[in-house]
Amino acid sequence: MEQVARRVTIASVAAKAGVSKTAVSFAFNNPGRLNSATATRILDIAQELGYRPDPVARMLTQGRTGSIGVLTPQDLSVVFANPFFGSFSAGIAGVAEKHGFGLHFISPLHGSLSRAIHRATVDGVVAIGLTDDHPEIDEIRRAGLPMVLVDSATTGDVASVDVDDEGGARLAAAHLLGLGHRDIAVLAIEGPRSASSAGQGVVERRMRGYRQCLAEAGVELAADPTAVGAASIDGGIEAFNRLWAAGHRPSAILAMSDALAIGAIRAIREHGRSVPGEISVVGFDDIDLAASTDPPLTTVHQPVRGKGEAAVQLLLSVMAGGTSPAVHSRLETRLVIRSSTGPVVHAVRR
Amino acid sequence: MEQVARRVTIASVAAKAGVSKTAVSFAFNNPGRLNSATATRILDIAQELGYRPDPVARMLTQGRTGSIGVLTPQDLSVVFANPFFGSFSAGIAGVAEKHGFGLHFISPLHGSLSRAIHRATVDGVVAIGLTDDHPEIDEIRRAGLPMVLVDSATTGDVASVDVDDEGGARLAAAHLLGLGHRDIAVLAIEGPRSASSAGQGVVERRMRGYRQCLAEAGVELAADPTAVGAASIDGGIEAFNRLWAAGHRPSAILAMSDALAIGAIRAIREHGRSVPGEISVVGFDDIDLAASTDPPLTTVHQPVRGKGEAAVQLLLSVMAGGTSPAVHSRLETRLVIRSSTGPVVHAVRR
DNA sequence: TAGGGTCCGTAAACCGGTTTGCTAAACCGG
DNA sequence: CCGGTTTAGCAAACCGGTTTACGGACCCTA
Repeated sequence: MEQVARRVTIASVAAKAGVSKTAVSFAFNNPGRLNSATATRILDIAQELGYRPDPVARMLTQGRTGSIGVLTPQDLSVVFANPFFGSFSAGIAGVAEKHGFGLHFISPLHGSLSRAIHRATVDGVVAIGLTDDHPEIDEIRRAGLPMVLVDSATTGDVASVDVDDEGGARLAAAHLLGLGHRDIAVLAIEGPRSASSAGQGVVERRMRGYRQCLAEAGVELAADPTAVGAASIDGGIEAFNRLWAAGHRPSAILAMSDALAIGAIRAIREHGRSVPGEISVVGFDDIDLAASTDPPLTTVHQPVRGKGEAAVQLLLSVMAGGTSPAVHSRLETRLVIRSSTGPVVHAVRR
Repeated sequence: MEQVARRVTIASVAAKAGVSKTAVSFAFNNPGRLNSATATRILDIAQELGYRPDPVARMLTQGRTGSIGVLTPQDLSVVFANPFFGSFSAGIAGVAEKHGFGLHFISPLHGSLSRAIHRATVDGVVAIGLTDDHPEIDEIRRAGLPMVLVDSATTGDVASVDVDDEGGARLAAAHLLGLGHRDIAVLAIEGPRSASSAGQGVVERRMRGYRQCLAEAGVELAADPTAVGAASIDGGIEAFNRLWAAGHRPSAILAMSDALAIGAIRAIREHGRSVPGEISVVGFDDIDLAASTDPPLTTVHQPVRGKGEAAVQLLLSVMAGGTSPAVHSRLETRLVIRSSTGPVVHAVRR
């Protein structure tokens, strides 16, 4: 009983209609090529049988998949926990959808990004947070897949979309300096160690911005940045707690993401301190919710959604061969001052 | 010049190595089948040529794609704008990745979900927010694709994961009643009209919960729910403004999502009213950030991430044939009281 | 030395479509 | 009535792999 229902294939439709596979194929893709009566008859029969051309087979012959890949350096389960990524994805999806492309998210399968890449069936790739020198990037290049790098700070032969991270970071640091803060700690995003990347990564660039600005004012950072598990609220809590446990009592925090900043604020309050009364916090990203947090977040704005849109836009033109691969787009950042920062108060230091 | 570099195929490797395609295939998938010397020689040559088996061709023969689809009723660009979806995706991704599956997001391509479905190459589908009676769902079923429905409230022959929406909604309404509120408005999520769905959708279920609870206390809703563009902050702002413009001055708001609630709070303040002083707001979802908003959000907690995890878990077992398709899982909701709600104040009503 | 196992490798069928000639019939103007 | 052009449909090659079935070589045993 319950015969294993063999998938209805083009051959079965052809058989039932008494025509060749060719005819069926034409009926779907090139109806004008057929007598219109025959065409509709075939389509009717196909309909009746519930036939749909197998997309995989179609991909094989057509040489295109109709979807673009989004490459992330970390597991999707951690990446998606960052609200930043939602907006970025929305941007990507917006223009991808408009052009009829689906979205395929690729993350390090069993720890191996390169393995994942080769399993993915995409026409092009948007890679976020991977620097130029990652072996995976090279692998994609060798595979001849069109690609654009986001947040990679590359100047090489591959298209890229970036943001003025360093400038944004400087603005944040300068803002704190202006409020009188001298005792400042950084909460950095932990990513896959971009070991040899010679300071190319987002983290390095923002760090450089912070550091240089502070150095110009003769201020040293209070502590080494505390790398956290990921750009998430929990990550921020843990990072700040680690700082605290190590005895650091900064008057201000430079966080490399809003999620981190929000986590830090939570942790700060758990330690009985107030924001911005006793400790000021500056975020990075300006996520949608940044204006609605308690307190509203002072943060470096970057066009998150626009970054996604620009990336796909660029990718499409690379795919179409219209753009030389070496286009480097760079978007602006700016400081948005809300209420999580305030003047330093010289209270009794314990 | 610049010869179009023909993709290196299995045949070219075979030719260069002086063996058959079969041998090359074995070298990759079944090395034990070959003399180890031959195998390594083949692999070396493949490496040298930069050969990688084409994933599409592989899919075709193996009959599996290695990825699961996420079906959304609306464009991804709007869906991703809802922080809820990020957490949900994180849950999905977590277990999908652990089992070696990629994630393919499918949304109504050019307005047609069914067209999108047939272009997608997936081994199974998680559909969120689509009720059982959607024609698309039927189409997937006929295609024989394993599937699980999330937030569909189905009791049919397809696996599903739900949440106690009605119960959660009742808790929210009861909470407001307990604070003395009688003048209550609802902010509903606008989705694709589930016209004939006989009150199956999330919106209908939550609405029913609100309404019944209030009715039992003899309270009528102050206004028809104001459908908004989407579950986003902007949607919440617009929805509340519409309410306000229509002359409604409720003392409390039941919002069907946290994003909506946060938007409403923003709008309320723009109208010079305070939360919860003059107007209380209850959300739904309990997103990660709900505890960090200003004011911290009173909301109905649902296990967002857990929902995603459960869905994929279920899907995998359906795909493996281990579970009868008609498993209906239902997760709990609970009220989390924070600070966006307070007792009703009988101030001078204008 | 015949018979029976491994070991190693291959040819060919297959997955489910698309696309390229090619042919036969119908059509057309003069 | 004839050569030339459309029109309608088909067989077969192709996309790039996997897998089955087969066979030759080699080894061991009785």
